[in-house]
Amino acid sequence: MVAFTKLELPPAYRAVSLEIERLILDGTLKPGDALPSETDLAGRFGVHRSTVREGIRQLETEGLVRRETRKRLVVAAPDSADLAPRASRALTLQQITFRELWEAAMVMEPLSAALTAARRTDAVLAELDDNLARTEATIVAGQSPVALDMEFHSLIAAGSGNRALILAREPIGQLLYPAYVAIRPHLPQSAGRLMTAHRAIVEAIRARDADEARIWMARHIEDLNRGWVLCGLDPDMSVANL
Amino acid sequence: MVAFTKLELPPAYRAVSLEIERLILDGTLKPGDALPSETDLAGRFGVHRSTVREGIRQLETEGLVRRETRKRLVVAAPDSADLAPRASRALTLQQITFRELWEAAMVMEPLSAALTAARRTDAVLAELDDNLARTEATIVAGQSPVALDMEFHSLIAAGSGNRALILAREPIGQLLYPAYVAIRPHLPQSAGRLMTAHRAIVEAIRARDADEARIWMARHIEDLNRGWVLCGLDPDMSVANL
DNA sequence: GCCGCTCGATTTGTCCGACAAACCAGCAAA
DNA sequence: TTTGCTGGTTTGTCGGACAAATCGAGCGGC
Repeated sequence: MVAFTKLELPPAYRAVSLEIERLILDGTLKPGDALPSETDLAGRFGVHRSTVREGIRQLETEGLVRRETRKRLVVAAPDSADLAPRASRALTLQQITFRELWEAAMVMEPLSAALTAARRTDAVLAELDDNLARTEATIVAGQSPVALDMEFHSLIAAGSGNRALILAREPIGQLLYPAYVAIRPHLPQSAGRLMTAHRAIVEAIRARDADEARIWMARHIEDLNRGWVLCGLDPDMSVANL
Repeated sequence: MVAFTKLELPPAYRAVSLEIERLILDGTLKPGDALPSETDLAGRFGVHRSTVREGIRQLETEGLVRRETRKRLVVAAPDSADLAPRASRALTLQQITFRELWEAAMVMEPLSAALTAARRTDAVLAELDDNLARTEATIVAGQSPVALDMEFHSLIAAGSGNRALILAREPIGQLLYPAYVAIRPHLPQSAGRLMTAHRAIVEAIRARDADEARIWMARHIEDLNRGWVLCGLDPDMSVANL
């Protein structure tokens, strides 16, 4: 009597989201296609509209379905803007430490910089120049450059054209660079060092010099660790409450 | 008249999920806590139960809430098992290429190996030895070692103790290693090379030799690229339909 | 006194139906 | 042709209902 174990059927709302997901994955529904109306779906699946709605809420959360207007839902391919915040939240809840983030950044950021240098377009370069100018203005005004620092690293990742890297790096950047707010007040010269590094990285990218870009980026990320330690902070401290 | 722009209020179900999410993020609800019943929540928020349910479906999808039994929902911290499949799906839908995955793996895997070698526990080592044995048996039996290869790399990532790295690497592994099925039939000797590399990596980890582990892992990942090219496959080909 | 069991209360999953507000398309008027 | 109105569609939300699963408490047996 071991053969017949209890069947584990998913709830109907889960079956709905799995089925629509399947249709998207196998290409029957393509990104950009409008989803049928809730009533229509309820009719086809033979379930009540509220059940369909629960399934749609799941797809919406997964980024497989996006709303164009307040009403119209269209199929979409989830991108890093959908996934990165969830990953950041997960790491925050797990009390991720500075060390973990830094170790990961220490390999991903130099790769980003090198790839971007090798493949850069003028558009990316223009965005980086613009970011440099705004960062400098912010520092001169005595304000925190954290948001612009995050943007700088995101721009470089985007420039790499490597979507796996973009996706993997984004949550780490979102959590690691805010750590700079803990450093800046104690190390006044750090803003200047940040600016120097950013400029050198952009110049290397402009010159399409991948090695130089990689080296400066590695130096820049190492500097973050040095600053952290110089401030007497513990690398194994969680960055959750910065 | 520029001051008064249209107010964008989220739908009630979104407000519910955002509010519960806030309570989790700020620590009012801690992982492990049971969620109040749907009726209870509906009463407190002043909305209908079906509205609460839509909000809960979103939290469930995000991994912030997990079901212990079929009924009881408890607060949870999302982990890589929640997020990695979504990331893989996103990359698949975006037609991620072999090259993108390989470039990212080329920096993450050697780091994983080095960290694991430096910090390994006997438990991790035992799991790796077990994986080696099963991989060898599978290869001898002429079967595909892809699942075990993926497990091998996941075990090493887990051994690093770096949760940022675990999270970032997992979706890449899930997509990259299945590419091996395209290589194996054309390169019969590849299974032996895989086995040799895995053994060397485990030996380096056993000896807590971080550099040796890093080097062998880098060689192993490079080998994957070599195999791909030797088979006449285009690095810029999507791995979506393997 | 402890264990296990039954029975009722609670909770989830699903359904039915309703209605207001937003949205869209088509038609009439300028 | 453009503008504006109108009616039908779709979403968001609500009220309520019920079966099945689960839980808890009290009760009886050992």
